[in-house]
Formats: sequence, structure tokens, C-alpha cells
Amino acid sequence: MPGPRVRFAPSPTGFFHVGSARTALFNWLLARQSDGGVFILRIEDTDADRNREEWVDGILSAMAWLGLDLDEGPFRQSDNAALHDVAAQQLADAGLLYYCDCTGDEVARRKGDDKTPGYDGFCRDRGLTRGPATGLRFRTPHEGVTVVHDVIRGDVEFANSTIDDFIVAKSSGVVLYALANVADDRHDRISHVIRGEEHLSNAPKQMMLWDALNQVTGDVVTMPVYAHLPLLVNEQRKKLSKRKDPVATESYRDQGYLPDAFVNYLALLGWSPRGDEEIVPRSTLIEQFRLEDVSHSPAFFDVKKMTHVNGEYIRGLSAQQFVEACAPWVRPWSTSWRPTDREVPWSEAQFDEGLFALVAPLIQERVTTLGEVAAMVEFFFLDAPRMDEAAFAKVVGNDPLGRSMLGGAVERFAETQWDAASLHEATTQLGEALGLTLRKAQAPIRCAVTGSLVGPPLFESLHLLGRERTLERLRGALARSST
RNA sequence: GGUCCCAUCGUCUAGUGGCCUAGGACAUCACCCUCUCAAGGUGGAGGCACGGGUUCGAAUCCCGUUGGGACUGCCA
Repeated sequence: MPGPRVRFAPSPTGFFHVGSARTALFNWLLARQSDGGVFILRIEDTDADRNREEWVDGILSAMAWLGLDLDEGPFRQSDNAALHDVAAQQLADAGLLYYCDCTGDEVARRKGDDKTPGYDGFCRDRGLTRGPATGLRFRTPHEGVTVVHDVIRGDVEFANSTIDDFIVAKSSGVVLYALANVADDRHDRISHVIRGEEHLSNAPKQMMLWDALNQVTGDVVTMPVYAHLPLLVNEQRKKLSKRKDPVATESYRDQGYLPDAFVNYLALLGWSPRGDEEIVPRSTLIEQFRLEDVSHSPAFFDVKKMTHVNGEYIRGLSAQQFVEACAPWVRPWSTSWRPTDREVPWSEAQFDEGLFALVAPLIQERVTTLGEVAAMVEFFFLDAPRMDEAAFAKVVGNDPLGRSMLGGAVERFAETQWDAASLHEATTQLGEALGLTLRKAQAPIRCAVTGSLVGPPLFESLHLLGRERTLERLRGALARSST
């Protein structure tokens, strides 16, 4: 048996939505789990007015970032216009379509206090022919039911009487999504249509069209299996909105989420791996994914949880992998890709790649996104640390003991052996002499040298920073506090 | 309004009639570890929307109620 042929069919009307990313992933997963599986990308760009080339690039680059590789495509629906026209013509010739010259206003006016859905079929038997203002509608059967066999939800029945004579081609002649999508799916021999739940009510219409095309063209193509994925919602339980919610996949890439982590988290929305472990490699996702196991109810896109997953992946990187992964955020001038709208706190001249490699292990388990890295290590590269004034006042400015620690450190550090253990020991002793625990004793030093009360392990940091720079900062802090 | 979908801790989920005094994960709280912050460890709190059935037995099946959502475009 040949593997499934699935397609991801986004419309390029904005940046790449995380919901689209999940839909793409689920399609890809199904294709990848069987030998002959085929994953197709079809850009549904029939609405020329609202498509932009940059959005197409966004889809392509986001999918590449996520590692969702294609077997066929990318295709553009607009390239198939001829195919769509033929389909419409054949359907029209068979009397399954009819011309309609009603404007939207007229349709709405006639509907009045609405009862029947959508269009009322006014032009159904007017025998109109093609004209400058005539769209094409499908002559929907009034009798019977259409049942959508959905792998996720089971059979969903729609009484045909509740489906209106929907429009299939604009008066401009352009064939719309309703038909174009079906014509393309037939052409591409799509076996599984996996998409968001918002398309469930389109399914019966598309099944009718599919059947009609089977009759009219003589090309009998098996209808695809449908699978409507639960929606991704925001905290208000509304469908994720491009306008109001942070749903741009690109922005997560810019923030420093790892593609594997992002994919792993996405897979957890509406599905879950067997067993208690949810951080699982892509191979496990591919192996275990089953459409019939996808949940029915909407899922909240929880950035907090995704951040945790990302932290797990970052900690799982080898030291070298971590250093490399950080490149776009710490030395963007030398990488092929860099996050947009992000400033690196240091200049190219100030940055020291070798030093960063030594520093990186200190912070690897302290960040949850790569975007946090720079701020955490900037004191190594800046000439002087960016000072947290409130912290400085607390442990140095307003604390005589803090100044004593600094003074003592300037002297001891000038001659102590320069390694973390000796620095640790020296600080402990300095503290003891002042009756301070190490916790208290290290604070002023940390603040003076790093500019903050929180950060990577202090003594390792001092070691890497070097004696000269450390002493310089210690003296600088002392000088500041006495003015 | 109409059509359709959905309903297990705050969140994501496991659970497909007895293994459930409902398991895991995130978040949260406490404690431990500890040079700060993390990470890690241990423990705690927290859920089957409601009402009827069916059944010896229901989170699991059926019906209803309530609640939420999607669609209802000459967009996709």
C-alpha cells in the first residue's frame, strides 16, 4: 500500500502562525511515518489582493527552520488556475453550477431576519449566462445528508438543506478556494486532508464538489480521509488571533527557541506521546503519532510550558552545540541568519569568541531561551559592567561591611592564586574576618564586578575575567562608593 | 439566529466499563542542595461542569442541561 499523500496548504496572508506550524507538523509527521509518505506544500494564493511575496518567504523559512522538509512543492495554487478553470467549466457544462449576479447587499437584504444559511438561491433557476458581474454558484442538493468521516471526530453529519449554494468562482472569473482546493487535492491525489477545525464546515461542500468532479470529469479519485485538528486558543479560549496574540513563529525563533523544542511542544498540543515522558525526540514523535489519538478539544498555547521545554533542550545540548547555537545572539555579525530587532550589548571588537566558549557552560543551565544569553554574560565583554544601581546601593553604597569586603578583596585578590577555588577560599576568609557568611560576603564583589546580584557562579567568572579586570572593577566600585 | 464541534487539576494531557481513594507534565507552594540566580531532589495543594439514565459496576456508554468555541465572505 502506498504511503499517505498529505499537503499543508497555508495562505500567505500574514506571518507564519503557530497554529499553521502545528498543522504543518502533524501533516509532516504522518508522511514521515510511512516509507512512501509524501508531504506537499501548496501555497493557497488565489486571492491575489491579500497575498504578499514576503509572506511566502516567511512560510518557507519557518518550515525550513522547523525541519519540516518537503517531498513535493512548494506549489502555488495560482499556478493551477487553468486546471481550476477547466474544472469550473466542466461542472458548469453539466449544469451543476449556475451563474448569479446578486451583490452581497442584495443577498443580505433578501435574507432579512435570516433563517436559512447563507445564499437563498435566488438565481438558481434564472438561467443567467456568463456576464461581467456573474459569479458561479454550486447547485447544492436540497435533499439528503452529507457525512464527513473524520478520523479524529468520527462521523459528522450535515443535512444538505443547511448548506447554501456557495460561490465557486468570482464574477472576475477567478475560481475560489472552495473549488480550487478540491481540484488541487484531486490533482495531487491527496489521501489525507489534515487541517484546523475551522474547516470542518467546509468539508461537506468539498465532498460534494469532489463527487461532482468525479462524475463530470470521468476521473474518479478516491475521496481523502479528513482529520480536523482542534483549534489553538488564547487565554480567553478564543481562536488564536494574528492581531491580538503572540503567534508569529518567527518571533519565537528570534527569541531563541530551538526548533526541536518548538516542534516537541507543538506536538504536545492536542496529542501526547505514550508513557509519562513528554520531552521526546522527533523520531519518537514520528514513530508514535496517530491521527486517531489527536484530542478533540481546543488547546491553549502556553508559552510558559514551551519555555520549560526549551530549557530542557538547551540543557541537553553539548557545550559546543550550545556555543554554536548562541552565535546569532552573541556574534550576529558573523552568522548567516540573525534575529531581527535585537541589539547585541557589545561591539564586535569587544567580543571574544574564545572567552565566550569558556563562559557559556556557566550559563547554559541558567537560560531558557538563547535570547537571554547576551544579557547574562555581557559583563565579560563590556569595558565596565552595566550597574544595577539599586543593588549597588544596597550591598556597597549603604553598607560599610560591603565596602570593607571590597577593600579586603582588592588586597587579597592582588596576590591570591588566580583560580576559582582560591578565589572562593579567599572570599570565605575575608568574610569570616568580618563576621559574614559567604552568602553575604560574595554579594558586594559580585555586584562590583558583574553589576548585578544575580548571575553565573562568581568565582569561576572572576577566574575567566582575569585578575587585572577584576581588580580594576573592584577599585572602581570602591571609588564610586566614596564619592 | 442557524449549522457544527467540544467539555478530566489554573494549563497541556493519560484514561476507551472494573487496574482510578483518577496518573504525568507546566505553573504554584514548602523543604533540601547551594557563593547569587538557576538547575536538580523530595513533598504538598489542585480536576472527572451539572442532572438523569444503562450497568453488578461509569471519568469512560446514552439522553438532557449548562458552559465554551468554530463556521455562517465573490477570504483561505
